[in-house]
This record gives sequence, structure tokens and C-alpha cells, in this order.
Amino acid sequence: MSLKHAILAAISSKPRTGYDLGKKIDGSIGFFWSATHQQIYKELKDLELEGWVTYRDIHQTEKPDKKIYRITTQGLKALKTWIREETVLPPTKDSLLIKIFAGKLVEPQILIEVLATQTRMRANRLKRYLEIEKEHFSKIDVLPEELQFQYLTLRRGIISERSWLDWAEETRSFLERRKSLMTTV
Amino acid sequence: MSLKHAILAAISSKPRTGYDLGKKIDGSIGFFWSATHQQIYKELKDLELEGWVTYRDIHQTEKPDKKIYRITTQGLKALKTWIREETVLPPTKDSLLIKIFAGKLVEPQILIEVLATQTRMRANRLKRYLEIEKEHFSKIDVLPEELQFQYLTLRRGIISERSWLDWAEETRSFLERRKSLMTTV
DNA sequence: TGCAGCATGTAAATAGTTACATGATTAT
DNA sequence: ATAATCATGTAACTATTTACATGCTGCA
Repeated sequence: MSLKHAILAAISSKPRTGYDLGKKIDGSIGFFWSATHQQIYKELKDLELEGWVTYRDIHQTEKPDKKIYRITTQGLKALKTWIREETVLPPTKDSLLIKIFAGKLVEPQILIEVLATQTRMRANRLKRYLEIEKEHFSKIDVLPEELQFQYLTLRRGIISERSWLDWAEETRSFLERRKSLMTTV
Repeated sequence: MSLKHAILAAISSKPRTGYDLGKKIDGSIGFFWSATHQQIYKELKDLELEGWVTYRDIHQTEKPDKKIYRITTQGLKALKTWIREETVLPPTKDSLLIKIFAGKLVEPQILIEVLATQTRMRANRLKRYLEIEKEHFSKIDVLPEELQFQYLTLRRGIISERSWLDWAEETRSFLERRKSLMTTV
């Protein structure tokens, strides 16, 4: 699929190690793709065989040696070509929605708790995103070009978490209403 | 993963064929899980071996024979148990965001077009959702219980498509600004 | 002493996609 | 004639997850 391209995009602005890519923090791959380190190492190996990336071995004494990967001219070309190709809508896969859908099978309180836990996680994520926005992207028009694009992907995260929380509030109030209906009858 | 549970949830309210589940229209599996028919047929077979669903062969003369699957008592129990278990946040995987992230590699016009195409698709999806809302869920409080829960998942779809479109507008205006900057200089 | 962070991987299993296959009916 | 709809599947491949593995450094 496009883990390949996610990696290419992430190292196109700045060479990185597989370990860095796996950490998913900062303005890297994490905003748009999730992958385990095992998968990333494998993909980097494949990308190297394909000639789309190269790496340099860095020997370290205090820490394990590492490989810094950079994109090649061919890799850059492949990435640019891919950008012009058709973009599919990401598939929907959300197990919380399965639970909500089947919600009448359990007591309202159960769903309220499930939703509350997810809300906490989403709210934390939003908070993290807003901190990144404040720290790194407050003066958007004087930012280097590639950071401006990275900011657009961060904005996607912020907007989408906010709207998730809106839905959660709507849903919570429905569940609370239902709960009180069931206990008063 | 949870295709199993998505199927259980979908047939818990009403027995269905694999074909029905694969169509993803209406108030079924499509709001929260996407899967090809091949995968669904395989999963149904596994679910049957596990004793979580049973099916009846329906012989038809005008159309191919079919199997109607229904959830078993064990299946229902398994589904209820699963609802109480920890819910993970769905992984982010959006190839459009990869393209935006690497946006400075191509001319602004390219990205504008890529975004416009996705916007059209998302707007259509939203329109479809709003039509379903109007047709099936306008009088929410007199709806049978399970439909109320289905409506919550539809609301998720509506809210999330709307917020996507908000972000797209923000992004489009950024790209247009950038485009005009590049052509005037 | 024990755990977190750095850094890289192999192996096995599960999940998901793509290609191929069949065959009747109904609508254009 | 051609395509779409109904309906179910197998086979091959690719993508992803989970479990296991190593070893050093610095901190509590």
C-alpha cells in the first residue's frame, strides 16, 4: 500500500533512522500513517532494494549503531509520480462504532464508560496537537515551505479530533437520557 | 481484528447474507467497517466454525441460492463481552495526508486538483448520509431502540465528513494563496 | 537492581487485497 | 448484445500484528 510513500514523504524533508520513523512523534509520519517498527524496518529494506532510498551506517559508542536513510533521486521521482495518481478514500474501521451500533445489547452505563475512556484519549491527543501548533507553527507565514505543508496535516488532526469530541458529547447526552429513562421506569 | 465483531453487530439486529453485508449500503456494516466480499465470506465461515453464527440455505429459482446468517446465543455473549473490553483508537492511515505533507515537491495546481477530487467524493458521501438521515431518522425519539443506536453511527459519519470539508476549505485557500504567490513572482 | 531509551532485526501468524471463476436473470 | 444485479467462493499475494531476541547506557 502506501507505507512506502509515507516513509518516502517523511524522509524527503530530512533523513531519518527507522527508529525515528517508528516513534511517530513530531512532524513526521505519525500524522498520516501508523506502523510498527518491524514493519518500518522491513519497508526500508525493500525501499533500498528498489533504489528509492539509501542509508549510511553511523557508528556510535554510547548508543547502538544506526542507519540514516535518505531519499534518492529515483525515490523522489517515484514519490512525485505517486502524488499525481488517484487518491482513494481511506477505509473506515472504527471498533468504537461497532460497539455503539450494537449498543442496545448492554446497559447504558457500559457504553457511557467506553465512550468516556475514548473521549479522554481523544482529548489528550487534541491537547498534544494544540501544543505542537503553539510551539512550532504559531507564525505560519514566516515558516519554511515544508513546515507549512506539515502544518496542514497537523490542522487535519486538530479539526478531526475536535469534531470527534463534538460527536462524543452528542452521543453522551443521548446515552445519559436513555439511562435515566430506563431507571425511572 | 474486529471484522468478526462488525459482522456480529450487523447481523445481531437482523439476519443477513454475506452478499448483503458486502454491499455496505443502508444501516449495516459500512458505517464502521470496510471489507471486501471475499473477506466477509471467509469470516462468516470462521464464525460458523466457532459457533457464533448459524446459517440456513435458502433455495431460490430466479436467483442464486443463498445463506442467511444469524447470530447464536454464544455469538451474542461473545459480542457483549467484547463491548466491555478495551477499545483502541483506530490507526490513522490517509494517503491524501501523505501527499499534502510532501506537497512542496509538486506544483500547487496538482495538489489543488487532488484535493478537489477528494472533496467531491467526500461531499457526495455527506449528501448520501444526509439523505439517509432525512429518510430514516427524522423522528428520532419514536424510533425502535436499535435504530437509535444506528443513528448515532450515522451522525458520526455526518459530523466527520462535515469537518473534513471544513479542513479541505482551509487547505484549498492555503494552496490557492501559494499558487498566486508563485505565479506573481 | 530494575527499568526506560536507543537501535535493529527475525519469525510466525493473522488480516486484507487482487485476480480469477461461475451462472442465471433482468434491464438498456 | 452488453452490462448490472444476485450470490458464493478459491488462490495467490501483500500488509500488518504479535511474539521473540539482543545489548549497551543512564537514571532512580
